[in-house]
Amino acid sequence: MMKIATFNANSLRARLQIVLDWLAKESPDILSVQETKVQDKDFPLKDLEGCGYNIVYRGQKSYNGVAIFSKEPIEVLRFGLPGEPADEARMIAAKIGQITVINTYIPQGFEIDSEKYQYKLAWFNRLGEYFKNNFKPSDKVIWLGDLNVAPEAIDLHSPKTHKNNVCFNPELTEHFYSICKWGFTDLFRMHCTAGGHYTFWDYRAPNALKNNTGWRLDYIMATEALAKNCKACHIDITPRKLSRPSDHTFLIAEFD
DNA sequence: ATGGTGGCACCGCCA
Repeated sequence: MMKIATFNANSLRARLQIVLDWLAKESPDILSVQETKVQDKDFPLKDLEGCGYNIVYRGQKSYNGVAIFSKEPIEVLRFGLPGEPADEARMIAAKIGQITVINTYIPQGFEIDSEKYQYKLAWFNRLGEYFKNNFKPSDKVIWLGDLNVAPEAIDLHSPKTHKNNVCFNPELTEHFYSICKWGFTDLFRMHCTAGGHYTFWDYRAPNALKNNTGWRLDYIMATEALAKNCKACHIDITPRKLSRPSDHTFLIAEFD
């Protein structure tokens, strides 16, 4: 049994105890984290000593930042995407045992008519090229993280209100599916075809969790060699339920 | 309802 998880921390230092408690309770083999919001020199290594995990990370001041926790040793393949700008604090590619793990924090995009949204689309294209140029669909590859895309109407609470949103529109869905077509299966969707299951609720909206006005923006994607052995994939909302509205959810996939 | 809150670092930016 192998367990792989992903978590948008929205500041690792602010949510260190949540991560430590969750690791102790769930004991995943691998945890990928996004939005650590900490520079490498300030990464809370001291506080994570003794948690039983190898950790690799790449951050910047205030924004973005990614990390991978793993029980097995981690060999970093690269930080950031090929091309300019590398945007290093949004991606770690690593080899862990026989598995390649790509942790991404994909740009949110701000507004549909902004440069930032164009950058987001380009980011999907560059990521697709990276997969195509460096791996084969027959390899064991996991792509996971905050992908900032809700491809279908069932992936968000009110698709009519949010049509042409930077995380939900046909153009973006096409960019996402173009990468999926290369060889990735959405493990949560593989196990659950029903709507209403979300990984993010906007913490600016009051009662978002209570009203389930959420989005499915976090994913664990796997190539066939891994997807065929995935026995379960579920969302753990307990940290969000028990604590602050700005706490996110864990997404977990279990494999034979 | 076209805002809201929260995190970081600064006096605004990003989600």
